[in-house]
Amino acid sequence: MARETLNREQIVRAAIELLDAEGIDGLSMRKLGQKLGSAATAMYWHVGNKENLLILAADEVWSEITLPDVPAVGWRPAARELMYAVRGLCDRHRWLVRVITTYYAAGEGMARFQECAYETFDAAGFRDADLDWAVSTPFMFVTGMAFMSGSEVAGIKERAEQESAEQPEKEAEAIAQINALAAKYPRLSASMEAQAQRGQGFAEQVDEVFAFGVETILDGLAARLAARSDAV
Amino acid sequence: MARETLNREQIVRAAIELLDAEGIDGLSMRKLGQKLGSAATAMYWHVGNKENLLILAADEVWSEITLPDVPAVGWRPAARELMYAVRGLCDRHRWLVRVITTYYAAGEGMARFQECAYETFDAAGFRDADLDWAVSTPFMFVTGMAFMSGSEVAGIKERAEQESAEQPEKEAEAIAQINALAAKYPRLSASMEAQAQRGQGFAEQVDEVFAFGVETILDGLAARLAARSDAV
DNA sequence: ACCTGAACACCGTTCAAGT
DNA sequence: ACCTGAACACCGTTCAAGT
Repeated sequence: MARETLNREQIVRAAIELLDAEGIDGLSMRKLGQKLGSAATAMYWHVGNKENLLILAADEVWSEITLPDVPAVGWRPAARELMYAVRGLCDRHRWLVRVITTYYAAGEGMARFQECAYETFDAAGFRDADLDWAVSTPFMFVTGMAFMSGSEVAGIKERAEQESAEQPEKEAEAIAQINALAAKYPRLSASMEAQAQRGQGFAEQVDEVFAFGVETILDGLAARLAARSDAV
Repeated sequence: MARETLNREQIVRAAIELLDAEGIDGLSMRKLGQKLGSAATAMYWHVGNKENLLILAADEVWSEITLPDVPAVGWRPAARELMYAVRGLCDRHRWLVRVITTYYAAGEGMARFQECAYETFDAAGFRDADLDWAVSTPFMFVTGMAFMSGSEVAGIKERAEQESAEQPEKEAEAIAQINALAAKYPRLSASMEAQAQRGQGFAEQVDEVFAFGVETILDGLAARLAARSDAV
C-alpha cells in the first residue's frame, strides 16, 4: 500500500470504487483518505474539493463505453447501441447520473461519447440545430430512465405495507386507505393490479419501458427525417 | 406567528418555501425549526425524518398541475399539455426531480397526475403493458430534461475560462487545451461554435430541445399506434 | 400529545505547521 | 511540492426530560 505520493488519478479511481460500492452518500473525504492511507485533507491539494472530485470521477467512467462503428452499422443501430451503452454505464455506476445532472460535468470522456452521438445523427441526416436536438432527445430519455431505476421505491402502497407490518393493528386502516385510493384512481390501480398479475418486478418493468422508449424515440426521429425530406 | 401547535401541513408548506428559495441543500431541520419558531427536533414528532418530509413536500406540489380535459382536447394535445405542465412544475420547484428520483415518492398528488396520463394514452389507443410504457416514456424524457436544465453548467470550456480568469498567466494554456479538444472532437466543437454564433444561451437551447423532444416522442407514439392498427 | 436541549456521530473545508 | 492535525461551522437524529 505504501506509495511514494498520492496523485489525482489514484484518488479518482479510489473515489469511483467507493462510489460504486457505497453510493453517493458513501463517499466522504474522510473515508477516501482512510482508503488511501492519508489524511482526508490531503485530497484537497490534488483535486481541489469534493465537487471537482465528483466531476472528475463522472468523466472518467465515460471512457468505459465502447463506441459503435457508425458507417458500418448505420444510424439506427448505432443510436440504439449508444442508448443501451449509456444505460449500462448508469447501471454500473448508480451515482453517475446524479453527478452529471448536478454539475453538468463535461470533460474528455463525455466529449468522446458525444462526438460519436453527433456522428450518428449526422449520418441519419440531421443538420445544424436539428442535429443538436436529435442528439439530446434520446440522451434526456436515458437520463430520466437511469434516475428512476436507481431510485428506491417508496410509493404509498409500500409505505402502507411497511406501516402495517410494523404495527399489525393498523393493517385494516392501511388496506382501507389503498382501496379508497384505488376507487379514486381507477386506471392507475387497474394498471398496478395488472402488473402484479403479470408477476413482474420493478426491474423487469423498467427494462421494458426502456426498450419501448428507445424504439419510440427512434421512430419519432425517423418520422421527423421523413417529414423533412418530403418538404424538400 | 404564535401558533397553538405545529402540524404536518404547516411544516410541509414551510419546507417547500425553503426548498424553493434555497434549493435542496438549503433545507435543514435546524433552519426549518427556526423558520417555524420551534426547536429543530420538534419536526421529528410530526414528519418522522427528513426523507419523509421531502417525500411529503414532493407529493404536495403535484397538485399544482392543472389537468387537461382529455376527451375535449384529444390525446395528443393532452399529452403535450401534461409534458409542459410537468416541465413547468419542475422549473418552479427545482428540487422536485431530485427528490422523486431519489425516493420515488408517490402519493396522492402524483397519483392524480398519473391517472390523467393513463386516461390520455388510453384515449390514444394504448392498452395493457403498452399503456404503461406509453405513459412512462414521455415522463422519463421530461425528467431527464428537468435535471439537465436544473444543473449548473460546468463543462471543460467553462472551467478553462474560469481558470484563466483567475490566473491570467494560464490563459494561453487554457486556449491551447480547448483547441486540442476541438481538433480531436470536430463535430462537437462545430456544434458548440454554431450555437455560439446563433447567440443562444443555455436556457433557450434547453427550451428548444424540449420542444423538439416532445414532438419527436409524440410522433414516435403515433407511429407505434399506426403500426399496431396495421397489424390488426 | 407535543416540545425542548443536550448530546452523538458524522460532514466539507481552511489553514498554519511541518517535511 | 506535498501532507498532517487541529479547528470551524455545519449536518441528521436520538432521547431523556419537561409541560
